[in-house]
Amino acid sequence: MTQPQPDPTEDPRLRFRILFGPDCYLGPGKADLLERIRETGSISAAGRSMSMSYKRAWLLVEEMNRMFRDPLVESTRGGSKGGGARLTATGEAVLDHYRALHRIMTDAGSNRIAALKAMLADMSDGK
Amino acid sequence: MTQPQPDPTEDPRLRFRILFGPDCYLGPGKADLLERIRETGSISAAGRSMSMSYKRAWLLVEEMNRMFRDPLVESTRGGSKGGGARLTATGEAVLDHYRALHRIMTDAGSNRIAALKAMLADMSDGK
DNA sequence: CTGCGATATGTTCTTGGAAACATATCTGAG
DNA sequence: CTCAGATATGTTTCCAAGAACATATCGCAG
Repeated sequence: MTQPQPDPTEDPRLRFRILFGPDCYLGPGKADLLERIRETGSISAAGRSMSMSYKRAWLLVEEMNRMFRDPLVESTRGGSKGGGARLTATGEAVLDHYRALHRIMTDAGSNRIAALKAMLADMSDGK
Repeated sequence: MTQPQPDPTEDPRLRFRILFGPDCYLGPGKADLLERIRETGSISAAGRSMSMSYKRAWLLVEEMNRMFRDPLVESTRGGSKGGGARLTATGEAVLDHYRALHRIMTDAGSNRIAALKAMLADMSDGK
């Protein structure tokens, strides 16, 4: 099932952003944030884990919730643990699409990317 | 030969950057700059045409020339028209690879991108 | 009913990156 | 031999994005 997929931190790697319109885009920052919210169950913890201020994390969440028809993140205040946040089904779907796109695009472009890499200067020469 | 390719300014559009290593990446800014240098034959004119300062344009050119084994842009100083710049064969190849990647990736991801677009909020509702 | 821990939101402060400015240099033309 | 027009490179100025700070609110636990 899960075939060995290339380490996304390995070096020729791809970052992309989809621009749907003015002030309406989806990029690696938002995707990572979604992933960490899913993992941590908290906007603030997600932000901390990527050394992002709570303010900025909350701002991005608000932006995402406004740009899609249904919100991607649901949050609750108060309670025994103070509150929390989790991905909605839409949020899971968006994250999934983004991750899938990364795989698909990396794969489709691997030839060209390799060709570019082959043209790079050798980093290990005398400079 | 040239089949009708989608207008790259039309709305769900893609921007991407390839990270080869620290301080070693290729993105839309550098690609556009290369294209305009090819068109105008001048670094300063290319910069002006995309409202970029000459300093910045020159800096990007220097960065590109250093990161690849062979320079992408050749420039001459002095002469009847003051000087100029043009793409080397390597420069043409790099630009070509980048443009090709955009087409390939957009095509390969069209399904997922369309799916995401379908989930967007309707911009024309009462807000 | 008080305190805790998280969300929610506004205000102020800081800083890195780009713009703007300033020169120096090159070379063919006249 | 000077001028024009472009490259080449350093210095200063500016500004907006983000960090930092400050509160307000919520709701269960105890």
